[in-house]
Amino acid sequence: MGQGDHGRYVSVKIHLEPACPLNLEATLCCGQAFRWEKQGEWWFGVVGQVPLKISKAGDELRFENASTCFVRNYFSLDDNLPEILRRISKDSHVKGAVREFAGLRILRQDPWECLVSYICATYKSIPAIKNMLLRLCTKFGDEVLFEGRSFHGFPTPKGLAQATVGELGECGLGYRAIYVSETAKTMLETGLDFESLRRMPYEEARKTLLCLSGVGPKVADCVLLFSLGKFEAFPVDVWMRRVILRHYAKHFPREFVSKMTCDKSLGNAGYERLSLFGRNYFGKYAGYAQEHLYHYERMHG
DNA sequence: CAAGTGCCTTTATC
DNA sequence: AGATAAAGGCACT
Repeated sequence: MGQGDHGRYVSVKIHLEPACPLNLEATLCCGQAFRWEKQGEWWFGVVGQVPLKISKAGDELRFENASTCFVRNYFSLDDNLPEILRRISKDSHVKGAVREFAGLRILRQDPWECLVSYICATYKSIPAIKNMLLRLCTKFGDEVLFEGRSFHGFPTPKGLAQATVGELGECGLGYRAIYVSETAKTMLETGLDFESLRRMPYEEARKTLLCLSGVGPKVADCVLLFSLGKFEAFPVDVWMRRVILRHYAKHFPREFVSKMTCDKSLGNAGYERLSLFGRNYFGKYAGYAQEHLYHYERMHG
């Protein structure tokens, strides 16, 4: 794939046009993917089963051990970002986030990896999630050597279905171990077809995902947005709830706002209401607005 | 350093 | 339907 004749890895470059920006830092730090680490100039990551490294200098994107096609797809370089940003720039607050993180893109992640990652991510902090997934991959993923270092591919449905709940728990999954185990078994038995989900409308694909163990509305929306191309999905977590209450409260009845402010957990109805607001207000690329607002809130809030 | 708080929530139960 | 509790442990103050 990217490996050269003499066992060295081919270095490839992509020139980024002004109309096709990519903010590598924001894209890999905004909390949508959990398997990237920066070392000096380079970002190292494993996408599915393939380890690769990537860096950006000026308008030049450079990477090793991946094809141009692969990188264009994973970083969604064919999405028309200027058009997307124009459509979500509904007010001064999003505009501020869009300005600050110019070039932040929604990755096109592998659906299986994304699904398991977000089942694990429930009620965890990002550093903890990264740690947990690293342990999960190290224990159950196939080892791949890259530049003399050991990386691990993401565990397959079969690999996780065969693991005992106890073994999964050893990776720090806690009560999520049972959800991952059950979802992996469901994957094996019914063979959930992610490609058909990709073709379905948002609502329909969402209903299918919600049948899986450990998948509620938040996890479903993350999988739809980050791996199935449903850009209208608007995941709402504690950070997004704060954003909405601080900057978009006027779009809701006062009674609802005060309830949201006091309540510890937003129930299913509360979730749907906030998420639906995002979809209606920001439109078909609401997910892009969500990720900008989320990252902005985490950086400044 | 200990103790406390919060975490990109879901499920089970009432 | 709608509210409430429990879950397991890590990261950070």
